[in-house]
Amino acid sequence: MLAFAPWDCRCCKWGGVEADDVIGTLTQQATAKGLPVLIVSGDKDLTQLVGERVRMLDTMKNLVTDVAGVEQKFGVPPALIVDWLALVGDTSDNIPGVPGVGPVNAAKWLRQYGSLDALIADAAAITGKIGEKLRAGLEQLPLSRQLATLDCQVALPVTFEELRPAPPDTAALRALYERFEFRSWLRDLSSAPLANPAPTPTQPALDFQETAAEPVTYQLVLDQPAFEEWLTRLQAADLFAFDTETTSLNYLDARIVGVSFAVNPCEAAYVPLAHDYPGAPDQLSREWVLERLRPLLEDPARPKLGQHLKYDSHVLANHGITLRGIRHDTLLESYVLDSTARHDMDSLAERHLKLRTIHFEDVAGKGAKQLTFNQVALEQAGPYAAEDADVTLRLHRCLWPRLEREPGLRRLYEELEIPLIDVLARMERIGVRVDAAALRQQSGELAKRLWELEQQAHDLAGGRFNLGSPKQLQAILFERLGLPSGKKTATGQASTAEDVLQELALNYPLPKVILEHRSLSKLKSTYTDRLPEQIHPHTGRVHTSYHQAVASTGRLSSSDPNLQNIPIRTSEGRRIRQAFVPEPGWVMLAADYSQIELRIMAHLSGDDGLLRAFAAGVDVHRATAAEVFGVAVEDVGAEQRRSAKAINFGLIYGMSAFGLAQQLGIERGAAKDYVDRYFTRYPGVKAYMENTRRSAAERGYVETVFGRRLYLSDIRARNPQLRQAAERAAINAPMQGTAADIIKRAMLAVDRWLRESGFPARMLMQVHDELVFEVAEDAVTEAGERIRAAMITAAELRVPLEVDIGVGANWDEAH
DNA sequence: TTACCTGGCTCG
DNA sequence: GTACGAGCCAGGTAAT
Repeated sequence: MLAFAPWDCRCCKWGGVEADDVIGTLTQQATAKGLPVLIVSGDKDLTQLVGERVRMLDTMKNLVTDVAGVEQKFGVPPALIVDWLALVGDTSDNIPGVPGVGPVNAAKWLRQYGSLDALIADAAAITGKIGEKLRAGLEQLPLSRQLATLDCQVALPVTFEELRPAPPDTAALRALYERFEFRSWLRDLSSAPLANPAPTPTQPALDFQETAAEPVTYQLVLDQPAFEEWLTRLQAADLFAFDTETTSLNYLDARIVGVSFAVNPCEAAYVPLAHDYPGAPDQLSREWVLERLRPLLEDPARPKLGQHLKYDSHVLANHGITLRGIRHDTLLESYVLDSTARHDMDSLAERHLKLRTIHFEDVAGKGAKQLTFNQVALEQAGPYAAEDADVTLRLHRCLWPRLEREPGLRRLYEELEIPLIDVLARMERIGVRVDAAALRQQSGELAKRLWELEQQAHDLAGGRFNLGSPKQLQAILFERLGLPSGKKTATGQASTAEDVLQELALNYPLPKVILEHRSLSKLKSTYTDRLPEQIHPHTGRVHTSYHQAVASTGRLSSSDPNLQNIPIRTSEGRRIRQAFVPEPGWVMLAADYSQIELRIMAHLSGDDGLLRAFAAGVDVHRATAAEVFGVAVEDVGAEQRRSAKAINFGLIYGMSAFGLAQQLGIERGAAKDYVDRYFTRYPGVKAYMENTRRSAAERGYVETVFGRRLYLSDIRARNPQLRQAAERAAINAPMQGTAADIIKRAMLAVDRWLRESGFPARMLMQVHDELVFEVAEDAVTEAGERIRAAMITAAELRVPLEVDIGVGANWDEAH
């Protein structure tokens, strides 16, 4: 509990007063006015205030306590809480209590005698050791009681009226946020005008209303008749929501602990199946229940709804059930409607239903002591799990009509994202084989080289330090050795970032050593050490998670482990790719789109020159160089091509002349010159960029060729830095996002072909513009042609799509 | 001891 | 002050 310091508070007019006493005083004043009171606190001191119109809300446990609740919890009514505390004590409030007397005895005595005074008067009559302990503590009791008693007569320097929430002073907030660089809060401020204006509070601060939560009926299903009744309802439903509760977040290890269902809003059931804490009630057999559910769950004609059903699909597969008929997923409904929002169920419920759900942490705790769901008591597990299914259903009824009103988004959702769930689940489940021995060998070699580099660095620095600590390195380089420092980090420290060290390496030996150490230790810690640990003991393969609702542009992301950032740019890094191998007798096949984002830029801009270059199938960077530098295509030099490539990338990223200059290591004026020449040669691209910025500002979002939207909350920000960042994102998103749409369509096509043909090939990984397969050796030629065909026909743009196919004994060779 | 942030590196 | 989109690691520090 927050307590005010015993001197005058410098930030306000409250001083020398305990916060608990302020709460007590306010409670008493409110009660005197006949107002209901809800005290938000978990502090047991304050339970003495609970009364007919006074309740307490413990937000950590999501529990409201009234008079009966106090009696149930402490064994005494609120009026005796002070006496009870005096006996039991409370270390957090420094109330000594009587040593040896605990909650049980205290409650028993107080119920027997009716008050602490009566107990004290008859202390001599208490027998046994506990009586001696009570008598030994008698002297302390008056002090303890005084400490436990709240002062409800504190002089308050404000009135109720002054406690009403006022509208935020946005100007003052903006000034503070800018001063302290609270950028996300600044974003929130500037995005407010685009959305609905913040609701102004109309309720007086203390005249609260009952929470508007609708009454719900959640059933705990523990016997066969109750289950059969629900099964019948599920069979009759056009659509039902379901959710699994499990032992683990890891989709391969998770075992089912219970299942929940909902057919109509505010009505749901939880069927516990494997809660195994001491004293857990008898539950239905998991095997029996799953077999009863199997026909329903495996029938593609019975539509299902869930939140993040890819996970539930894995969990059911762990028990031998193939989930079919995924019709709706609220995670993806939210993602397609607004990719920048939060899509976890708790956030969705707050935002769309104005409902504060029971969070997993509320029932399972958090941190190291967090319980797995099988250990959670049914009293808490039931409402939590049933609510999951209910809220999913209610969210769907809120989100689906919004999607139906947007035909483009609806198509994206129904025809791309929903079918992709099964494809991704299959890829995750298959996993990829990794040669652990090769990686361990490399780890050993890296350890040796890292040790040598460390010795060299210590010699050059004239002392030992931790090469992995930017803070220590900064002190060595710029303070002890006095090297010239360049840019600063976000916190004002001299940066030791790669480009700064590259610059310094031209004149000093130490930065070069650090750079090599950095890149090698990254390879070792993230890849050669870690990947072998992530091989699943049962499958012998590495299983990533693909996230379908994370990237704002529509891309997938990958984690645990991330297989979308396996090294490739250095030879030491490529050794890691060489450890990604097919099963014996098979080969790796990699298929990647060539220049897909630039092709999309050509399509979107309709620029003649760019369209012609792609139609002719020439090297587009070379063609760009020829135009920008005014030379014949065959006369383009290596340096010119490199510059043109940087320009092309810069265009995709919404470049500034400054950024291009930095990338190429040239003067800003020269970079500006390149950009100007580019736009003169490719006027369609220039017009497209300008149109995109304008349209983004007008509509608040940009979209891909397939209608996927990205909302840009800062596109009209007054802060130029924020606004320009949003403009660059606006330029980039249609290209990055269209590429994501296209490869997702290709994945659906390839997956469909693989399943229908039974072809001996498996799709293993997606890396944004690349698909990786393992293929039976004798089928590899046909596989390559089929995959290429599926990928190049995934979209019909104004330019052809090209796909490079590579084959080899490992992922590196397949490039 | 745990939880979070920073600075750095990996990829397309 | 500057290129778009991601995830992971070690070090360092704040909270418990």
